[in-house]
Parts: sequence; structure tokens; C-alpha cells
Amino acid sequence: MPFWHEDVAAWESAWQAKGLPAFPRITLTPADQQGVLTFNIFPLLKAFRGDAQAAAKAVLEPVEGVQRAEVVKGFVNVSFSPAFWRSFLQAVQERAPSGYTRLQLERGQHLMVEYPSPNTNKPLHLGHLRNLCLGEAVCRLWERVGARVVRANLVNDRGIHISKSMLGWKKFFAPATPQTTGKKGDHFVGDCYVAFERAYRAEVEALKQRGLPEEEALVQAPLFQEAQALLRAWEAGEPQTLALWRQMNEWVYEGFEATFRRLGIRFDKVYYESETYKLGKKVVEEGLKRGLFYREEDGSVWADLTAEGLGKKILLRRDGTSVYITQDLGTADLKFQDYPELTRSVYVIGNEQDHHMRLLVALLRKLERPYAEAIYHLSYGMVELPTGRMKTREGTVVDADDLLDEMHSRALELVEEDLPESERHEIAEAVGQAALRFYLLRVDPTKNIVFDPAESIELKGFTGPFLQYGLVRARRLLEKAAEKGLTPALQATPDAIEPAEEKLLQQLYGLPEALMAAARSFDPALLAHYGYELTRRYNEFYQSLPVLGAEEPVRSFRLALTQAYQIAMEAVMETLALPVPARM
RNA sequence: GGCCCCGUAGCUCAAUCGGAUAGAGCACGGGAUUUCUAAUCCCGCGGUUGCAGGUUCGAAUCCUGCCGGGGUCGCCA
Repeated sequence: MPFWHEDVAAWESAWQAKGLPAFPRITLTPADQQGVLTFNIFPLLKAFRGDAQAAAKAVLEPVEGVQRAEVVKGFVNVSFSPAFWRSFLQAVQERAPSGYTRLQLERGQHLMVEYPSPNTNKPLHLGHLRNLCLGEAVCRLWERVGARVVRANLVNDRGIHISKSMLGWKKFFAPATPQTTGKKGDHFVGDCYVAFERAYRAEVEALKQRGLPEEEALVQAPLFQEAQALLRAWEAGEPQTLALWRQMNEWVYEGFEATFRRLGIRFDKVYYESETYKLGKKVVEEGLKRGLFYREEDGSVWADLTAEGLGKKILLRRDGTSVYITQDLGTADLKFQDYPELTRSVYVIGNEQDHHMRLLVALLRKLERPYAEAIYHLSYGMVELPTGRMKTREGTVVDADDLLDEMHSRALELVEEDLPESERHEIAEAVGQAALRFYLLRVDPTKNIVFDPAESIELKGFTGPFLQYGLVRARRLLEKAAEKGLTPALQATPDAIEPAEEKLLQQLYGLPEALMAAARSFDPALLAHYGYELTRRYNEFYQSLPVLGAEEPVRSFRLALTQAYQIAMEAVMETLALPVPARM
């Protein structure tokens, strides 16, 4: 049983049978220490009266293939025999997809992952890209460990922000369309929104000149009043308003769809807020009837969550219209009606909405929805510029499509010039995307990212192209071997394992654990770091040891090692949704 | 002001939920190609983990206080 999760499970049951007080933690041995696996036996020392040797002996009893075990303080560093590694490589060849790169440990889990849930008044920006990369990677991670996943996108297609872009079009752009202007639909609508905002700001400034305080000015500006009227007309179902709304959303969807397609992302289910917000109102009515919520004198409806430390929250405005959280309540219900077998409902949403998500869960608990506990908010940090937050008003928002284009052309400069033009662009797209996506995935999701447009994104070092390059080289090596009639079929066991080989084997051995850890913590960065380290070790191996030129049985062992690396790395790249070019 | 998150090399980030001498990349300096792709590899430089206490075999990690940054807090989504 040469795979991590199978080994560990077998060892643990053996220890349990022997009544060991606590399972030692098992990790890959740090690079500066001798060994492959480290068993942390500090917690066992008391039971063995400080006799580390005795504790180590008990722990290692069920472990097969041990070549050397060294006890250092509370650590037992173990390395494996060449025969063990040979059987490991054999197992990778024979059952990689079912036991190594795809696991069944979370079988029975059924997730819905909601992302990126954009508004329909602006094109996608860098923050959405982080959301998309994270959401997609999390879906693929959970699929890899045996779960079923529904990718859901909730489109925020109604609300005051849409009214604003509609007004922007009416006043400054009509009758132009994306077709007549040659613009991508989402960008076209974004321009309408910006035009509205600019005019609106001017009105607010004028009112402030006349002595109105800012808060008053913001509400009293004629354009804002008009936008609100438009929202009411929309809710009342006024036909002309609906027609324009539908038209503008169509433009936006076409634009979004193009970007999603470029990123290789498709959704199983799309929810539209315009269809779910009424469900939310029903949920609020239910809460009112059951006395869980209350109505103020002005007609607005509230929930009192002070006991939960969340204060009071408005659920319906005094004019009866719904707010953001209202539709979220309805959508939460709908998700579990559509997919009753869900075990988890994941929301990939920025950490600026931590409070909002806490409110949502608290309200669902109040309503005694059992699935309130199944909700998981994958809260991620913002992408900031060195100068601070991206701001529409200051024109510092980094547009997703523009950035993808820029990455493409930066990568193109590095591609060999004597290749056909279409292939050069194919490679450039793969390299540019991998650079960008890896950059967004390599950091802890909870942390903010500082994106420096001046320095932009590296193509060397701890990057996506670094990972691609290692894999491309390995593939070419195996192709060359095949041309010479050499296969990775294992021959006799080599007498000894070189240090560079052992370091690579160690990392390969850790793949199942890395996949599990990344999925369970909803953290693709763990797998990104794993993949980087794996590539480093392969590069070192590749650089220092000959493969095709080696003597048997070392040659076939190294070919098998290269093949195992290819299998593991392809799994990493696929899971993180990083494209790999045929060559580079 | 209340609540939440964060502070690690010049910069961008790690450190496998309390473990070994805190590690990578970028930048900077030096080196490697008659051999499977040099987008690579090797060597060097770089740290009082914001500050001060506490908890214990052991703290970047946990607790308390302070300093600094960000987010959020009854009708934007």
C-alpha cells in the first residue's frame, strides 16, 4: 500500500489495536533533515516514560519498507528502501487515477459552490478573477477527493446599480449598442454606468455648493431620484423598463460569457436575483408570521440579532422593496430545494462581506433552516493596488479582459519566433493565464493581495510558467524515450537511490495528503505550493542526473520517476485550472 | 467608538492548526550548457517574526495589553 492515505490509515488502525495513547502526526521530513517521513512522537513520550527509542519502535512496528529510522528528540525520521520506492512507482503506473491523483475520501459529500456572482452593471475586474480562480480550483479540489460539485453562479441582475447604468444609457448613449460601437457588451454597459456616476457626482457637488450636507445631496440629486423611480418601475413590471433592462443584461451576459469561456469555466446552474428576490420576501413574511421578525412603524421589517451580537438588520424597506440580504434568504432556500442532497453550500465571496454572511447564517438559524450549518463562507481578501483599494471613480480598477490581454502579449515576447503564428498565440495564452492564475492562487485566500501593475506579473521564479516548464520538459523527455523504444516499465530494483531522486520521490509520495489538505481547508494555495516544490525537485533531478543515458535498471527507474512526476503534476495543473502548452 | 481580519528578509509571500537551525521567489553579487528544452540549476547576501509581558519540554503560531494597517457596523448589491 504505497500511497500516503492508505499507509496512514493502516498504521493508525494498527496503533489503535495496540492502544497507543495518541496518533503521532506524520509529515514530510524537512529538506534539511535526513529522511522522508517524520513521525512526531512528542505526545507519546509521557506514556513511554521519556523513552523515545521505545516509543519509536512501537510506532514503526506496522510500517513497511523502512530503510533507516533516526530518533531526534521527539522526531522519528524514516527513510524508505529502494524496493519500497520501486513498488510506489509501480503503483502509480497501475492505479494512479483511482488511488493517487483521484481519491474517494470525501465520497458522499455533495457541494454547491457559488461564484463569482457578479453585478450586471460593470465588466469583470481583477477581484472577480481571484474569485473565479479560487472558486474553480475549490470545485476541482473537491471533485478530486471524491465529492460531487455543483458550480452555481448567482447573477445580481437587479437593484439600484442596474437602474443607474440604464439611466446612463438613456441619457448619454442611446441609441448606441455594443454592435454599433464595436464594444464588448459588458464594457459597453460599464461605460453607461460610469457616465451616470460622473453626472451624478456633478449634481451632488452642485448641491453641496448650495450648502447641502453630503448625505442630503446624495439622496436629493435628481439623477438619484430618477434611478430610484426606475427601480420602482422595474419592480412594478413596467414594460418599457423591463425591456431595456433585459436588453442591457443580455449585452452584459454575452461579455461575461466570453471571459468565462476564455478561462475555461462553465456553470451547472445560474440563479438570477431578479427571480429569487421574491422568494426572499416570502421568507421574510414567514418570519413575520412566526414572530421571528418585526415591523417598524414606518412599515420596514427588521430582525433583532442583538442576542447573537449582530445588532438589528433591516429585511424590507418601508416601501416594501427588498434589500440584498432578502434575496439571499430566498436563494439559500432555493438551492436546497433544487438540490436536496447537498451536504455543503459554499459561498465564494470577498471578506468585505464577512458580516453579511454572518447575518445570513444567523437569520437562517432563527428560521430553523437545518442547512444553516451547511453553509461555508469561503472568504477571500481583496486585491489591492500599491496605492490602496481599486476605485471605479478614480479609474484604478484593473479590468479582467485587459489584464488577460496584457499577460498574453507579455508571454508572447518569450515564445520562440520560428513557430507558426497560431501556435505562438496558443502558447502565449497558456503561459499568460498560468502566470496570472497562479499569482492569484498561490497566496492564502484570506489574505489581501497587493497587485503592482507597474511590475505586473513575473514569468520566472515562483510562478505558473515555472510549473508549466517542468512538466513540458518531462513530457518531451518521455516522448524522446518512446522514440528510442524506451519505456517506463520497471526493471530490477536499483541498488541505491540518489539524494535528488529521493527528494523527488518524497514529494510525489505526499500528493494525496496535499490534495486532501487543500480541499478540506478550501485552500488551493496549499496545492500551489506543493506543485512548486514538486517542480523544483524535478528540475534538480533533471539537471543533475541523466535519464536516457543511464544504465539499467536505473534508466527505467528514472523514466518511471519522470512519468510519476508527469502524472502528479498534470493532476496539480488540472486541479488549479492552469493550462499547459504542448511546448514552450 | 463596537466587532472581524492582518502585521514575518528591501519587495511579494511560506512555515503542513504549538515542533527541529523561521523557508522560497523577486532584486543584488558570483558560477554552470561537447549530455534528455538555461522560462532551468548551483553558491552568496539578506531576520530581535510590529512592541511588551504571560502560558510550557517548545511560541511567528495560544492568552493579555499597547502600536500600526485594512474591512465592517438599521434601508448599495
